[in-house]
Amino acid sequence: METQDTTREKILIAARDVFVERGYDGARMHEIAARADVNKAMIYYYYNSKDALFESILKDSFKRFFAYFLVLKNIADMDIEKLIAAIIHAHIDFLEQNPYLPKIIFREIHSNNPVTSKVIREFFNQGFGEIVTQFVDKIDRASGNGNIRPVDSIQTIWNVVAMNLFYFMMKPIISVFSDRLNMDEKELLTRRKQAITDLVLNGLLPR
Amino acid sequence: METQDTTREKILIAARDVFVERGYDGARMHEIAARADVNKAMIYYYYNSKDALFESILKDSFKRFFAYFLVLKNIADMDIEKLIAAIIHAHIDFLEQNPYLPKIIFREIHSNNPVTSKVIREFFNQGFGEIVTQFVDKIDRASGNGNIRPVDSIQTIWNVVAMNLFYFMMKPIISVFSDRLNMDEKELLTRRKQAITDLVLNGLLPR
DNA sequence: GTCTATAACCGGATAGAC
DNA sequence: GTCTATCCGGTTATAGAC
Repeated sequence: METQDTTREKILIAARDVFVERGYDGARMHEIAARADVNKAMIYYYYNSKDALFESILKDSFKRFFAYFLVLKNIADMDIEKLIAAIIHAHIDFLEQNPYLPKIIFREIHSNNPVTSKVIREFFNQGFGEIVTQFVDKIDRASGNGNIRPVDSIQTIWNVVAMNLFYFMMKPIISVFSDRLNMDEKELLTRRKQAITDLVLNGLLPR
Repeated sequence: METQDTTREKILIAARDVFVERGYDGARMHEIAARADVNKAMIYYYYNSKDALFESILKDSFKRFFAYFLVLKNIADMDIEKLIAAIIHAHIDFLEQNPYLPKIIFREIHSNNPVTSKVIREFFNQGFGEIVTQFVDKIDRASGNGNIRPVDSIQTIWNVVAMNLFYFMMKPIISVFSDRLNMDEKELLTRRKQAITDLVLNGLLPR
């Protein structure tokens, strides 16, 4: 459960926040303890080291991410147009509720941090690679049928994912100038979903 | 000059690499010294502190980035279709030659690192904000003319930037599975540019 | 399970010789 | 400009009382 008040859970949630804000190397164990409102030694009692704590968080995050993709799998027999719209909406909704996930991954991804590499590899091998393959096939078939224009399926998937992630990656920059946007996040994300869906569907459908 | 062999330059280039790989907090002054093949004390001789060194790198990077946008400014009286294609190609070419820039920024962007915030703010105030405004106007006018479909101009710009950046952000993940792509980076980026241009132009042009 | 005290180490920074 | 030696503060981690 997300909001269980056990010491163990409090540490995990606090640690996630601190790792997002400071990165692995910038995160301080005493700051995690302070935010979780527990004694610093308790972190070592439940998790053995900073490394092990970080790995727990990564695994937990990927588990949520995977769960989200399973939802999409169930609707994979929709027609391609509805499927793409559903993917965009589900992905952005997920990110709205789990904004820490892309942040924490992109912070560590360039490090060759062995823990990060390991967890990503496992994630791909334990089902995610399979799901991506299904999407690729789906696009290739629609492309072959003439339901959509002929496109490079992998590039297309990258494009959708890129646009979905963008706001969550850029948020710190965007919020500096958010006064110029004058709308709240909910409104902005609604527009975002609409703009992406609009571009992709119009870009893919035969002329 | 990029490849000048002065001690000062060697430090800057080595530091850039180390900051990309390890982030600000993970970067070690002795590692920078080792890679630059200079004595550690020399870093403090030329740059006064880790903080000042980092700021130099950020400023240098943004200067290059700004120079790139000035090139685009000169072609802003092209028709919208050609302009968008030019932006995508120029941006990706720039990123191919300066892949460290988005990495270093996205590593620190969630930190509220005061140096990063300051440099970004200056960058926007010293001309970049102006250029973005010009693009927004350009899209709004084309949209009004009926040259392109009615779209949200800011969302559209975000979409293009998102797709351009994607490969360079995801590279560490993509390279883990690059055997499945079986093509080299040059070929891949050519396809990437083509796929993005294709999607955006088909997505924007009136049906 | 919780807390205090402290060990053991490491990294940024500087002093000062050459 | 370059190098060696070293200081000082802070960080992970543990020992051990309760």
